[in-house]
Parts: sequence; C-alpha cells; structure tokens
Amino acid sequence: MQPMPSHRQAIAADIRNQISTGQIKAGERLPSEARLASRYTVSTATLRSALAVLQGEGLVEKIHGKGNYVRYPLRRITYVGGVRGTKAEPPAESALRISVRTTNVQAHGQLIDLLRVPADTPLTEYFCLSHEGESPHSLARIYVPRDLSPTDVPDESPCFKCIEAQLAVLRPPLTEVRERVTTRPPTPEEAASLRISSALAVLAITRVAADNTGRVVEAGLSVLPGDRADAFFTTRHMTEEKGKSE
Amino acid sequence: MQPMPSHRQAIAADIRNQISTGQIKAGERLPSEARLASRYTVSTATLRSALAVLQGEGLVEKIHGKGNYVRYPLRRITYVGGVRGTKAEPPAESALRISVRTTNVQAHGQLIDLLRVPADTPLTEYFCLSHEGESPHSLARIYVPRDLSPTDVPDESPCFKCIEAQLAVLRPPLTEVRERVTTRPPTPEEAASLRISSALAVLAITRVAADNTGRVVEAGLSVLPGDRADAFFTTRHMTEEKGKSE
DNA sequence: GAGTGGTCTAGACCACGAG
DNA sequence: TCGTGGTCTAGACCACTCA
Repeated sequence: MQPMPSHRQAIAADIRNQISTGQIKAGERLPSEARLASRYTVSTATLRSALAVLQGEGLVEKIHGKGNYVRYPLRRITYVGGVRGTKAEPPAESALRISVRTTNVQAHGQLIDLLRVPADTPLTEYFCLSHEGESPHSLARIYVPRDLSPTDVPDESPCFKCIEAQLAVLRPPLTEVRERVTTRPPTPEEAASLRISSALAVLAITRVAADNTGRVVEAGLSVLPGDRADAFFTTRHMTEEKGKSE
Repeated sequence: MQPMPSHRQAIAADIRNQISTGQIKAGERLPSEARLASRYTVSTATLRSALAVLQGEGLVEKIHGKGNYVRYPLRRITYVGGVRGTKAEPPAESALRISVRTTNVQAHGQLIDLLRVPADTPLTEYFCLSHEGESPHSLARIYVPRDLSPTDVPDESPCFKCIEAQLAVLRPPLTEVRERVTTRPPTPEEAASLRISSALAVLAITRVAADNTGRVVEAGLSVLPGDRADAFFTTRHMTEEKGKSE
C-alpha cells in the first residue's frame, strides 16, 4: 500500500488532499492546467492525466474553455430497487423535476426478451429525464405493453406521478421485480444528457416487473451518473422452510 | 449521432468493427502499438488513447510486456443479491477458486455503522479473492462479529464453502439483506488484484445481512470488475395488504 | 536481449467561453 | 481577442515478458 511511482498518481493525490482539507473549496476553479503543470514541473499531458483521475472520482469537473472546477459535495442519487408503487414511496424528493416524453414503439431487440413478448408487439415508451435543480439526475426509458398503458396521455406530460398512478390502476399489483445492475462507459448521448464526461462510468439498471399472473408488465432501462449514484436493494426472507413466526 | 472528429474515436471505431466482424478473433493479439500507430499514421499516444476506449468497453485487454489482446466473449460475472445460503445456491460455478485469508480485526470506520456495533468490537475479517481459471473474478472483504465466527479456522482456508457452512450453523437464519451498489474507479490495489486497468470502473457492493432478531451478523464489501460483472436482484412482494393467494 | 506496453516530455494546433 | 481546455505529435526512457 505504497505504490505511488507515477507522477500522475502523486499529483492527483496532492490535489485530492488539498480539496479534502479545504485548501481548495467546492465550486472554486483550479489554476489553469499550464500553471499547474509548471508548478509540479511536469508536462501538460501528465498534469492532465492527473486531473483525469480526479475527474473519474467525481472530485473535479472540467469545463472546456473555462477551467477545472472543484465539485460541490454531491447530493447522492439513490435508486431504490424492489417492488415499488404498492405503498406510498417515502419520497424525500426535493426539487426533482421529471420530464417525460411518451411515444409508441414496437418490441425489438432486447425488449422482446425483457418483456417476453413477440417482436413488434405494440409498446408505449416513456422517455424520462429527471433533474434536481440544475443538474441532470437520471435517464430512463420505460416500456409498457400498449394494452396496459393509458391512452389519453399527452405527448408531453408535466407529471410523472400521474403516469405512474394511471399505470397502477390498469394492472394487477406487481409481485416480482428483477433488477440487473451493471456499469459501463456512457454513450456520447448519455454523457451529454447527464452532463458527465465520457471518462466517467454510469450505473445502468435494467428493471423488469411482473404482476401476480407472471406477466411482465414493465421494463425499465435506467442510466445514472456513476459519480453520485448508487442503487439500494432490500431483500427479506420469510424463512419459508422453517416457518418462523417473523 | 455523427460526432467523430477525433482520431481516437475513429481508430477505436475501426478496431471495434474489426473485432465485431470477426476480422480479429477473440484471444488474438493485436499488432503492437507501434505498428498500429504507423498503420493509422498517428502517434503512439493517440493510438494508445484509442485502445483505452476499447479497454473501457471491455473489448481489449492490455498485458504489459506482451501485447493487446481481444477479449474472449466475456463470461459475465453475476453477483446474486438477496438472502443466500438458506437454500443450496444454484451454483453453476465452473472452476471458481476462492482463496480466503482470515484475520482478526476491530470494528472501525464504516464497519461500525454497517454492523451497528461499538467501535473496536472484535470482528473476524475474511478477505476473499476468487479466480475463474486464470482470470481474477472478484474481491470481497466479509466481516462477522467474533462471537459468531468459527474459532478453529486455519489462517489459509482451502475452501470458502466450509467457512460459509460453519457460519451458517452459528447463527439464526438470515431474514433481511440490504445491498448497496455503486461504481467507482478501482484503487491501485484493486486494479492489481483484479488485473484491470485503473481506467476501468468497478462495481462496489456493500451487503449487510441481519438475522431474525434484527441483529446484523455480516457485512460484506465486494468489488467486481466493471467490464464483466453485473449484480442481479430479485424482489418478491407477497401482496400483504391485499392478501392474494400467490 | 528483443519486443512489448507504461510513463513522460516539450512542444504545436484546434475548439470553446467570455468579455 | 485572449485564456482556457482538447487533441495530437515525435520522440525518450522505464518496466515487464519471454525465449
């Protein structure tokens, strides 16, 4: 635990330390890369690779033409897995704005497997982009079989909750949710939408929900910025084989 | 959807295409970086940054001193969340070797919160490194309160299953498991252990298991290589408020 | 020791943001 | 226009693998 042979890591560690000790405060701009390079007596390429480390850690945000900025302590995004919507969600949501674009599509590609429907089955796609204040929050595409989706939804719905509520009355309660979490580099579009660099990984979550007949009634593909998102899952086991009281 | 101004992306796209069309097959070595650089008439630095893109996508594996290799279609690592160990796990594990190092530690830092114990509570740490064939698979540190852990474990246990079995008899069945999934860059140690580049994100999973008294009996910190791991969670809802049959 | 990737240098030129 | 970060070059030298 002392492998620090590279200038890159040494410089990253030094700047990281300055940030965590408050010598450089959140929101402040770092000296320019040229200035930092000469201060550390390294080339600009080396200095940039050090900043890339910090950027990957979500500590520094690079803005082309402006400078490198220390990130504000990030309000973390928590994706809560499992069966939702049955009870009122403990929202605790602050100023979370969700914009939804509703379109009609046909089952294709992985959707066929996820929803367990034949190809070209009519689906409704909800394309959701949520913001918390200024900063983009998450990106999700939710697919629902057409016969389970409300028909009278305007193309631009102001309220995601409304859609959720409408969905809830159209189908039996959900009984099983399967979720798969992976990480990968963002596509260029995702990087732009979430305003993260393509160097930063995203959390990608595939969610499939089935009702009590076993029918898959919803598939969701969510993408969250890796530097401030985590996914949380709670599993309870009712101790079936032992038949304990609680 | 046509932003490809950079040599880096163009070269990455070209090589990616050669891989996906089978012109370069899995397991094969790419030409040396110097050779590729001259073929594309770019500098080695630019070519290396193109390879870094493919590496981030898990398509290419760089091996210092040997070359750049096309990855085999990745055998994905699936972390299965939820309550385990109660039923025999559907293993499907091929040649998964797990080496375990057992040490005694005291509760500190985040372990205090995770296990809900006072500071310096005696714990047993199981440091697990699993391999599948040649390639490192995952890294985990599991913490168990000392009074629930077997005492007669040799420092180097050949068999992780044995430890699991011993743990199982020492405590009531688990009833609740909470898991948090995040992604971040690997520490240098993690990158070395998992043999991934520090450019590749890892999936970090924090798992806390409680028994039927509500006591936290186990905390696990797992790290999986982001290019081939995913975490899978299944949640069932017994439709308590409606009291449906199934 | 030959060949490979890993790190780094000292520049050049381009693209973006703000005044 | 000026200062910033983004991309790139043409090398140098080091570290690792393998015969």
